[in-house]
Amino acid sequence: MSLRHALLAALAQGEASGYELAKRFDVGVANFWSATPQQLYRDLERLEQDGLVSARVVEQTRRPNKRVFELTAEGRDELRAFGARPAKPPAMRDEFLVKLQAVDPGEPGAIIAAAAERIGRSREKLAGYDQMRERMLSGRDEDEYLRESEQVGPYLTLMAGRMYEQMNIRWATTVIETLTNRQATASG
Amino acid sequence: MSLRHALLAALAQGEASGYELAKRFDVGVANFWSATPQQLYRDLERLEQDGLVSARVVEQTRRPNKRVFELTAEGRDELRAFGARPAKPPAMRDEFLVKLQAVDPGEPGAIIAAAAERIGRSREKLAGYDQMRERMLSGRDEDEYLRESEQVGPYLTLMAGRMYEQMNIRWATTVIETLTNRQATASG
DNA sequence: AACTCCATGTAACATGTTACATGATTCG
DNA sequence: CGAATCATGTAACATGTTACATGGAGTT
Repeated sequence: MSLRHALLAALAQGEASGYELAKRFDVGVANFWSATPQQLYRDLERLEQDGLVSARVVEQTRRPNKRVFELTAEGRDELRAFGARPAKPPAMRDEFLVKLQAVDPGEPGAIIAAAAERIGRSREKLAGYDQMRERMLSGRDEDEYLRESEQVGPYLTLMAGRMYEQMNIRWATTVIETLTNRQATASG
Repeated sequence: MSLRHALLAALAQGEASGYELAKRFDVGVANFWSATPQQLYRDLERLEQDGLVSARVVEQTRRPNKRVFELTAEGRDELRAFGARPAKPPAMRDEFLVKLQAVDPGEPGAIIAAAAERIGRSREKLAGYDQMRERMLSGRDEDEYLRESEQVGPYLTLMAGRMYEQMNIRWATTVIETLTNRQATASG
């Protein structure tokens, strides 16, 4: 698939260093794509070789120097062309669902704990997204923002992330309820 | 990550051939993991070499023979062990979100069309899931089913898939509304 | 003194994708 | 008669993950 284009899209919001991008992709501000830092460094290298981004070293006194990447005109063109091509269907890889699918009816303990952890993670992500949202809106209400702002893309993808985490919390809650009820009843 | 375990979990529901599994993974009955047929054939091969599944050839007269795979005792053990280990956070790869993130404010046409297509795909998947659900419930209501049936895992993962597609439809609808409104207003 | 954050990378390995190949049968 | 379905695979290539390495600055 195409981390390359996800990187170009991220850089369309403004220049950034590999490290900064890594945080976004890892922590999940870019909630629609995941990647490890190593992948980013490698692909940024390639994007630069292909002339889609340009790098420049920013010297820092109290911290290690960093390489800041920026879209080139070619990069912008490629991003535009990518936007016009049909999108592949989304791909999911969710280990927890695999575990749940095959959960042993006798021992749901581990799964219940995992579901609780998942709710915790989702709440954290949601809190992060909500903060971001406040920062984007900065006082205005949603309708106003959606009419006025230049770029609505980042807001709409953020909403996708929020809805996803909200759904997760609701869903995982019913999973816990279901499994604990069955444990209590124990009418096997 | 681990397609291997997704395969073991799928086979925990009963034996199947590579082709049958491929359909499930491709079409998305296994909505929590995606894989191409080639990957399945390769990984089934390895699982067999590792003794986690066993294969036997079923001769067919009017169709090509098929190899039907079944979990071994070792496979079941591995699946149980896997269930007890902590799960990795879910990974998403969504090209449409990448495109939307960087959508050109001037030309949202392609994105609006893509959003409409996505709604269509989600509706189809949802219809498939709903059918599956009817088949699972077979007359009973949900509460009854969740108390009585041996295996609740497949039902709960199916619910995750349904909720995900429902969310997609709602979200993509607001995306279309937002982008068309801005296009109409054209107050840039 | 130990730990986390900043910042970047190499190398080895594991997974996932695409293109190609085969061949009978059933459906329209 | 052409397309779709059943059924399995090989080979080449692209992506993604894990382990390891470095080193100063700030924090507990």
